[in-house]
Amino acid sequence: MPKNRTDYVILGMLGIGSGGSGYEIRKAIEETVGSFWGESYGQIYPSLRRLAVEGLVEERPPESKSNTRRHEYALTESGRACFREWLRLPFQNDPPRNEFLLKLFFGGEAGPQVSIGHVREVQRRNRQLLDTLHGIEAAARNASWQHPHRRYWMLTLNLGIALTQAALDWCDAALAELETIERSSGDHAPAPEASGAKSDAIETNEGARQ
Amino acid sequence: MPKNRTDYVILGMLGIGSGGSGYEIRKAIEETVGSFWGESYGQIYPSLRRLAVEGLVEERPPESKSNTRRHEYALTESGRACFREWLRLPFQNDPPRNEFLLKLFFGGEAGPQVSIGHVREVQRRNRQLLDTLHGIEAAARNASWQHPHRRYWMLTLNLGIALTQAALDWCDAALAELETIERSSGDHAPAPEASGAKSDAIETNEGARQ
DNA sequence: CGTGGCATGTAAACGGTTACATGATTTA
DNA sequence: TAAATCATGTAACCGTTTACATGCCACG
Repeated sequence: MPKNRTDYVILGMLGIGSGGSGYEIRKAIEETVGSFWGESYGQIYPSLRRLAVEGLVEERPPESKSNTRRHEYALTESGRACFREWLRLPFQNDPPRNEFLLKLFFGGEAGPQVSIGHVREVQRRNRQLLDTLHGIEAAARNASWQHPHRRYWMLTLNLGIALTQAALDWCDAALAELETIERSSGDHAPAPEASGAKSDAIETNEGARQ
Repeated sequence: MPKNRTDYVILGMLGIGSGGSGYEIRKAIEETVGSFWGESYGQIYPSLRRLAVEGLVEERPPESKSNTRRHEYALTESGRACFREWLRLPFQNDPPRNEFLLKLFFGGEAGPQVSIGHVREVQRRNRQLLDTLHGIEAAARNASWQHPHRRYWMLTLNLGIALTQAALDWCDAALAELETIERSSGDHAPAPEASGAKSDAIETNEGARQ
């Protein structure tokens, strides 16, 4: 009975017939639950090993004659039982961490332009996410998926769409408000940092996740 | 120039005139940005020390004659400059982790009752959160807050309200759908685990955060 | 045949929480 | 004065990411 959440995502993915190797499992996670759960190889590979030792998954090492190094894993019966048990347990609310909101909250310290830049970036990402989600939705309708869990998947998808849409609506209002602030507050915004601050636009957002 | 995000929340809180001690800062974080950012003492106290060493905050140790152990901190000018610089930097998208959605996604493995329990719990928490947020909103309207950053705070508040509301709407639809599944799929739900499974209701959610 | 991307893995570093420990202050 | 809670801190632990290392495979 692992307490590690990574273990359970892996069991779950194997349970719905996704991937047999660490690489495939990771890809499946990214493609299906990627917008609300992430895992890195550094977690997955050691996890698979542990699960195999505990007998929750069965490991099939690469066939000696084979040319690949690929390890395949499959869910065992006890693995499935263990996963079901976990599903029934109360879910844990992970500590919230939203740096965008944090920066917006303190935005008064930097002036409207800075926050406008951040909100635009959020808008951009949410639009992109919404596209992706709508794409999945369309694919789901077009026959394809006839998996027994389909209706549950649609539920998570619907929440994703609803939240993203709500965020986008908010972006419009927020931009309007920030522009009002900018016009009214005019130029006497809080001083930019030391030197070389030529009131240029905010840096483009690199290094972003999700 | 710290890279640690904790450092910046602290600088930010000191910047808007909140608390001077570690304890107060933590309380301020919880009360203002608690729904999207959290910090523990184990982070805050060491952070304050570091910031003092770097000269970003000024430390006033407890007056010798005083009866308290309380250390007070105040933002320095270089601290403020540093904070402003950070604000302009692109924000980081923290890795998504929503165990509720994860369990819902895999809910087909456990049958509708389990998911219904989880959704109800989410509903409960969101209702509570919405109450809190509305309370803050009302307090903000009633004169009180005349802080220069007020409009930025309202923006974050509005997003919180919008998202919570959207989640609540979704809960209703999700519960309806899950009950449909239950009725149609009837009793031949996936087998409950091993023994002692008396088809009793889901465990109440303890150990939950937020 | 070489280059780039696929696939697999490991070790170290880090951020963060938890659990613990303790003194001071209030309240019953 | 006993109990509760405020206030401060430390140390260990753990999950996670990052960076690195490596072999296989397809394609030009």
